[in-house]
Amino acid sequence: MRGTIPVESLPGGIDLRTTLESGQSYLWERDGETAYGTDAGQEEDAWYYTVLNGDVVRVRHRPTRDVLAWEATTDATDLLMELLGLEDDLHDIRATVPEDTILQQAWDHSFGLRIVSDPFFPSLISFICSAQMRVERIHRMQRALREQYGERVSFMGQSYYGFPSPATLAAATEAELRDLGLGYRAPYVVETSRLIADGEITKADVSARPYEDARERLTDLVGVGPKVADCVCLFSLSFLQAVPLDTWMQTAIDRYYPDCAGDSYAETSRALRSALGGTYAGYTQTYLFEYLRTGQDKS
DNA sequence: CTCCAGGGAGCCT
DNA sequence: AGGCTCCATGGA
Repeated sequence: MRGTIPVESLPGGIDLRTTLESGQSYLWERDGETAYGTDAGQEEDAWYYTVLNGDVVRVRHRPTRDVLAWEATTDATDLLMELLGLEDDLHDIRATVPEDTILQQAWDHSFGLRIVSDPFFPSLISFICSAQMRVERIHRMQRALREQYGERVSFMGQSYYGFPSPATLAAATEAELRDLGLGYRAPYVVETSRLIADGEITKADVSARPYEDARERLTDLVGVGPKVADCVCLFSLSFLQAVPLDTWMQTAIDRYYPDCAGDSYAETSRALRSALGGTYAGYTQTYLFEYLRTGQDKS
């Protein structure tokens, strides 16, 4: 099946490329042999694909017609609305952003970036793998996991691989995952997969809680500290107030928000959340992350 | 060569 | 609770 979604129907439009390549989702891949971080294949209308519940979904932005065009093994309209946060009103959200110069510059630079809603388990594993890793290498690791352990799906003459199930990764060995380049994260992935596969911690239990309680619960998983938990809260569970404190947010605190530096993760996170506008602070965090990471700020 | 990357676990007070 | 130290790997 195929279809289109008019960009003008999306409040604030969408920058598909930045949304999918800004390090919030590692489940989408730009089509072809090109890798993230390379120049090849970065045409404005490049295809991105993912596999969800055995279905292949491909989507691209056609600037000439200004639509999101998709092809999939199922009707993907509702799926894309959910996965790409297409119902978020970027104008309304931006209206909550404080007047700080750096925040306004960050929003100006990438306006159209949307916060994704990745499926829970894949999001969890990809952010466990993200520890002390660069964005491009995290993409590579997730692709390796899919191609090694994922289920293959054929679509329009090409092969695609879905993200492996909790049971599948729980059955993998630490040595196998180290061979894929996961390093010291390998045992974390195996153990957390087992906890999820056994139902000891469920998405329903986590997402039913208030934000900070949900973050706390996620840290009961192995390899999941407060920062990774915040990423899952923001990029999978739609807690749009979550502000993951990574090295770039530490840089932002040092440069622009020294008063936000607190004695604990929870305290600092709370202060920065407030400085970034509260309810949608996670949105602004992601714009700021992208702005700083790509070296656009002139300080 | 050294330094660093969307940190967290284990162990110590 | 709060502060160390160590943990793989590859690119600059």
